Amino acid sequence: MEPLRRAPLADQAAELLLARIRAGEWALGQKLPGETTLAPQLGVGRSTVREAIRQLAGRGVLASRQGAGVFVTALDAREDWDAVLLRSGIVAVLEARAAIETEAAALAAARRTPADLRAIRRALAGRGERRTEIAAHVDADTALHRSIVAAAHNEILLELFDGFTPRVRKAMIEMLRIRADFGSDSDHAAHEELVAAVTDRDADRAASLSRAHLRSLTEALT
Amino acid sequence: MEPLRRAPLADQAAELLLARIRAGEWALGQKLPGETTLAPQLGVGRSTVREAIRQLAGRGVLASRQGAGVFVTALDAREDWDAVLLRSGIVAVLEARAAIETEAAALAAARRTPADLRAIRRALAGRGERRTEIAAHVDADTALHRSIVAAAHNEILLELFDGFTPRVRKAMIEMLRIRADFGSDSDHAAHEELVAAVTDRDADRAASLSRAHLRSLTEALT
DNA sequence: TAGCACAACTCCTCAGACAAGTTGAGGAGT
DNA sequence: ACTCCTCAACTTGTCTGAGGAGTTGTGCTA
Repeated sequence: MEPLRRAPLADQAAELLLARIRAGEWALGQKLPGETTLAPQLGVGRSTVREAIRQLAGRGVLASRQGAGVFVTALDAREDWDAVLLRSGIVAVLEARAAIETEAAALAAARRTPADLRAIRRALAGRGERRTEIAAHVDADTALHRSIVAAAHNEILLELFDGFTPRVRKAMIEMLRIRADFGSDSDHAAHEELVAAVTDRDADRAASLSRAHLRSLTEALT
Repeated sequence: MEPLRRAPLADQAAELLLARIRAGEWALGQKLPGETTLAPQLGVGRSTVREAIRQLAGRGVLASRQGAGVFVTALDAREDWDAVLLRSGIVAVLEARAAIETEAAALAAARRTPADLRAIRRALAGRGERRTEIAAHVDADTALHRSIVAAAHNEILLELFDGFTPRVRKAMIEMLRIRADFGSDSDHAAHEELVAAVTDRDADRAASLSRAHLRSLTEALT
């Protein structure tokens, strides 16, 4: 009759501390009460408090310095990321993707190597092929955009882009089922322009073209 | 003659365990040796081993079940994010942050509410105070930037910003120890301009000011 | 063979002791 | 009056020893 086995005290203490941090009891960079103060306050032993602190330290919320104290290093332990993407609307995702892609396009224009250009052109050619399946078309488009982000040579931006695409893919496919002005010539011309800007090392034009493209996409999905 | 203060034993033990996990010594889902075995093997006490395990548990690598043992739950420590940030150079992080902040500044200019403006002005005032401690100054600056990102009303961008700041914080503080042109009047004026642009709903100016600020910061750290 | 008691493991928690680092107050010297 | 130094109080770090609680597999019993 005990389907819930209660969590260890250390885990409970960690959750409790995190809640109090989130509530703003201690601001970012501020010091927590000492372990010897916290322990009786939470009703556990000192070692347990230490394990709770270690746990939060592993999540990047706390950092302890010997002799000085324990300090808050982040207001929030990044919750699962995927959960954030799912909870947020598609517009928010596209705005974030626009932020990534415009910066990446500018960097790509400055840093692209010949090998990058080859990969981009290959992706552009693949995108140009007329496809019957919508999903395949979306994936080809995504591959082109990804190759440009990769040419920026910034691992973080690429990682972010990859995190967004799965979420965007569904919405894109659904949209194209309704309004199919996707494979249009004007749309493809816009992409060729973007590739040309990267090739010519024109960072500003690459950024603004990228921004314009994402913006029109956002409006189409609204 | 020890400019590098060595990390606590628990941290070292955690790193060591993570290395052995990455090396494949214990497969995913497999059980680690008991604490009493691990402790003498690593040359530390049991409580230290426990703290190391807690730390890795907080990062999602290990999970312990009372009576059963400690098990590997992920081959890679949330490689998703923290590891990427740590592995990447500070320049890459700042470039990503620039991407986030410029877009956020533009959105903030369009969407800021009176309540947002109050929060931003409060943060600006806090940043203006002359502070003796470098860390406090960096945190006050971060708080201002965060308030602007928050005014964009895009949860993803805010989440990303919060993910970057802990990593940037260290580098900023170290830099300011060397060149202290941080609290300068010109620097503060630039921030006032940015706030003014958001207040005036001038998205383009907010974006370019934000981009310029992050770029100068990147160059200072190079 | 099926079921059960139990012993040997495991992690969990506490308490106490001492080491090592940090900080700020207060005194000595200028 | 100011600077520098000493030091005491406080902080986290580490180890040890002692039980408590849960899990697992062995081997006995029916």
